[in-house]
Amino acid sequence: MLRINISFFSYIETLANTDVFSDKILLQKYKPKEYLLHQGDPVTKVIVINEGITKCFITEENGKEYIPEFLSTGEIMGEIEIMGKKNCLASVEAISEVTAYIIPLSVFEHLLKTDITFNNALLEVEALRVYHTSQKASFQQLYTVEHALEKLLELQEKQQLKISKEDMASYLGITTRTLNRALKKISGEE
Amino acid sequence: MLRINISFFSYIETLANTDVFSDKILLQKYKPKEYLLHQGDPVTKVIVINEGITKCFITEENGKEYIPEFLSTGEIMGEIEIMGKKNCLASVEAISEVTAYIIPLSVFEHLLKTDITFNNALLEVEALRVYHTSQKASFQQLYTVEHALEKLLELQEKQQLKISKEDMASYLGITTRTLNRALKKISGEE
DNA sequence: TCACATTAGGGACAAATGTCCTATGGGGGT
DNA sequence: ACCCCCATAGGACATTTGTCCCTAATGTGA
Repeated sequence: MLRINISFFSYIETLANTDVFSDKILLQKYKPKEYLLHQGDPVTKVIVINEGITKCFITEENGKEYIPEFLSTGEIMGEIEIMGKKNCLASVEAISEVTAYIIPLSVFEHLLKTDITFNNALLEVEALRVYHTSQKASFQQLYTVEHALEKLLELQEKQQLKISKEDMASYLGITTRTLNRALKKISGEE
Repeated sequence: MLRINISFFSYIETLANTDVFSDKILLQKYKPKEYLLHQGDPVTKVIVINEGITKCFITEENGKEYIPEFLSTGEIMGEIEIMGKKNCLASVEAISEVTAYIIPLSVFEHLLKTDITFNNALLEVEALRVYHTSQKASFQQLYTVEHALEKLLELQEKQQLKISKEDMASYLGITTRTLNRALKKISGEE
């Protein structure tokens, strides 16, 4: 749901404060609704969120949207496209006020080539992502909407995350109409 | 669909043939229906497929199965669980005769800590996976079954991959009944 | 070759989901 | 204060999907 990665965040923060990198890794602010990345564009920088909430979403050719995750502190983006030499898979949009570290391509590639701690940290991030993405896909395919929704509401509660109905539906891969029905069913049941 | 990774395979093959590792990284054979990994178990080794086809699947508590991918040459498994210190997320079962390199935990961890080329190669693998897993999830949530099925049939054709109807349904996250209906609709349409 | 298990195919009905449309209730801007 | 936009909520109907069956075909071991 709302992904954060404290250990990766600490690593990047420390890095950004070293003499070598302090003038190369800079903080950037984004207002709500601003885009950090735009689907389909070439990626020219790697971004690590310092603070704030964003939604990562894929728009299909039929106009529908799917939200794999909401990203927050310590989450990295753009690195997959760079390593795979692909254009941007998803758009990332600020939901709240966001600050993020901007890592230039040259710095990212330099770190990849020389810094094994960085490699290890990044690997852990990607491994976690594969894990969660697969688990989410499986869960959503095999359970009822109600069941998935209950889980989502729990997570929202736990993380104090307020998102629109439309985004909730996109996260679940359903329409708002179906979401409303499921919400009604859940509330009427207890 | 059927994932392979030639560059990672070459890397591992070369590694397994060096003096240092030739007695530590060994080939193992699996017959069809044998399990390479079992969901829920602790992971004690990393496996890289040399040859053959496997299916990777998640069984949910309601008994249903979801197949994120079919894995073949050069695909690695078990590494995510080790890096994240988790039990096995999915089961992996041989569909054809399979041979695979078994990499002991100690060797894997040693490589992670010391070999930056290995880190880079692995990172590329995981990045690709996140990319494909997200794309697949989005596609399946937002398009009709028929559309997803057509794509699946294309891929099967291109890769000359023969799988059971049940597995096709699990890959798409639907029941065989729905699969049959979709198949009929497609064939009747042209 | 026969018996049995496994896989494939589909009928009938119930349940879930999407589509289209309408209505309501703030919130922000002028 | 007024208007407009946008998010929310839900009715009505069509379509899709799942569930529970039962048969037909295919393959495998004794």
